[in-house]
Amino acid sequence: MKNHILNEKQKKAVEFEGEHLLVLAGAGTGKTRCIVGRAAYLIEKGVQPEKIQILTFTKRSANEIVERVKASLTDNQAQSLNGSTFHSWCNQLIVRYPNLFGAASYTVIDPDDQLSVMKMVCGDQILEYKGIRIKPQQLIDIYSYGRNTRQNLTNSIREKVFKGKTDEETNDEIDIIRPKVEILLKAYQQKKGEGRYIDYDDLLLIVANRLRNDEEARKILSHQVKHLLIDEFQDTNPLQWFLLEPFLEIANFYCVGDDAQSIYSFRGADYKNVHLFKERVPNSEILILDKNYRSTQEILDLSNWLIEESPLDYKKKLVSSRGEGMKPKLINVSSQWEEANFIAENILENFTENNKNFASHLILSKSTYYTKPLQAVFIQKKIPYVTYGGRKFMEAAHIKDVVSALRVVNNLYDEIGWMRFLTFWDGIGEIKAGKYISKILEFKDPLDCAQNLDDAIGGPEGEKIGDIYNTILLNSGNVKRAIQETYSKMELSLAFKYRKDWEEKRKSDFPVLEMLGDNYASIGQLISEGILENAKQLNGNPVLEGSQINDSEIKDHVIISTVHSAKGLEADVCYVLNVSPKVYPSAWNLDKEESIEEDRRVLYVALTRAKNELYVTRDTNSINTVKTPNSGDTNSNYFLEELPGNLVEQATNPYLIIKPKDILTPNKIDLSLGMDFS
DNA sequence: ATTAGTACCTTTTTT
DNA sequence: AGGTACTAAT
Repeated sequence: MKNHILNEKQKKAVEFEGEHLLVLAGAGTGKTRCIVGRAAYLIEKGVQPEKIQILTFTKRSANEIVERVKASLTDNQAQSLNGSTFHSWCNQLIVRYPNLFGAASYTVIDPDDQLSVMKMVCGDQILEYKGIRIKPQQLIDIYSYGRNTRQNLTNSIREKVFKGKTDEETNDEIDIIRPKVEILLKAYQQKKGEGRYIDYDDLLLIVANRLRNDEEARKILSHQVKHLLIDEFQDTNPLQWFLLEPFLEIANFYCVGDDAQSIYSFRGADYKNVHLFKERVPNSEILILDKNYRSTQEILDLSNWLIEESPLDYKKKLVSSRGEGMKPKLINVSSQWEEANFIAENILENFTENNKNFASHLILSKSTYYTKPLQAVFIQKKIPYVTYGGRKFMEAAHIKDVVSALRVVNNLYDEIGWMRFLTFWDGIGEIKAGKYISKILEFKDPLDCAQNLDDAIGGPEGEKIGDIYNTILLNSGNVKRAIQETYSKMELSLAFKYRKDWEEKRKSDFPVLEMLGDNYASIGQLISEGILENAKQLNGNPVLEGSQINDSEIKDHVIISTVHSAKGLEADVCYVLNVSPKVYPSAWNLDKEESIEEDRRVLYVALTRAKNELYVTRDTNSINTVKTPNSGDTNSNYFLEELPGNLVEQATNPYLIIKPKDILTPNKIDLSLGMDFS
């Protein structure tokens, strides 16, 4: 094994000889290094790489781990090593064993489509829907939460609609709406079946159920999977455990996690699940890593203080092996714009005067939305950056338009796809599209549809739509070609529909879509696997993560990331945005201690990304500008309220504040020049 | 009766 | 950036 300096405990973890292991490891103590080292170790010991499955929460960390394993081994020893998210792993299994899982020609639907399906259901079941004051999105949340936590409907209504309250009044209300919600959710399931739709949770459930109920299935997979290496184990939820459990008898589990970094409870994860490991996994051991190799002690002091303030006891105090360094800086700013400018100037100063490249800077935000002004300033100041987190590539409206055409060819019963594809065209709205769809659903098969689609719709639109359908069907063996043809036939209309930002923002995505399509052997694969693919922003332009596609000219860029997407990341210099009252913790959930503590862990994850320099910004006006449902609340929950002064160095923005240039409005220009009216 | 356009609104976090 | 609710246009 090359370039791996492991300490004694890490070495013990990597070379573990028992059956199942949980490595409990604090931030920066070498979790990722353990997984990478373990995979490399197993391969060197002669385990076939294709029988090792690495499971992570994001595609990016899966790719990164696999790349690092490859880099640490010679030749192409790790060529067939598998790293993926739970969801794409399940999708791959379903694709590889269509008979086992009984799914073919299905469509994986993203959260937007889920909502569309639910809205259709609420329209169909208007009586039940009117009887409850729950929005379709909430119904989706209830459904998904129930499945992810494997709780019954009553409890998930309680959790998602009534914030977990258990008083009598709440119970009565739940009793009243429960039957109606049940009818709606069952109708949703029915609709999914009709449309051959598989939602994200279904991917896991299909595989899990099969394996749990069918010994033959377990036998088949036992030849395929010998080692499961699971990252961020503290964030696995009951559904994921439901999926993993049957693998206990066929594979060795190697899990790494840290309860203090559990930040996915909104998806049903429970930070306590790492404590259950020994109970749930027979013949298992736990190893603890506690020496931090990432950060200087000052950064860890602040992080340690934060979780010591928690009423929960994480039994954790990180000690740096690197010694002392610079004190974290708390920067007070009076606007988001000032905050963005401060960071930009600070980075430029580091770049030009301190010899730090852009890539050694990491900016962390709680939400994607919040980084918009920062991105604008970076573009203006020509600072190259990438963003992690946010919308998926295939979720952008203009991409969905083109993909909807491919979807309906792949799956004739895909009503959501048809609705999008048909209403895309001028003169066809929801009503007409609905009428066409009921005709379309009568077609026997795609060939029948191809022959009669134009007549079913009629007119020039019918011809156009029929032509596109036929073209895609002809090219269904060549995904890239199918995309190219479809795009060229839709381009004019797309350019018109998105005329406001077509040239600057959207047009350039289509070559990316073509390249993405080139990675898949069939349209079906594109719209199941591809939909799970992440996009990132490179200098403001979306490109795909984790594939060769995006290896752009610019290698050196600042990373802007959500905290959730930043797990496992680290950087020399870190900026944590907007650590202000009502944000940490969020003012939306002050009545739920669990949510407050989850926010604390989010901040903890953010702080512990920094190696040498940590800047925490705070908006001094936030009390006045943040709209909250609990107005009038004091800041007593604010995490930094009682921050000991010696842990940070407080400062205001040291850079000159430059106001944005006044934008000239047309009425300031005299437009009556040059015409002689005499 | 339908569709197109516009003005506001509202954003956790991820698969 | 996208959705919704309203209004204008066909």
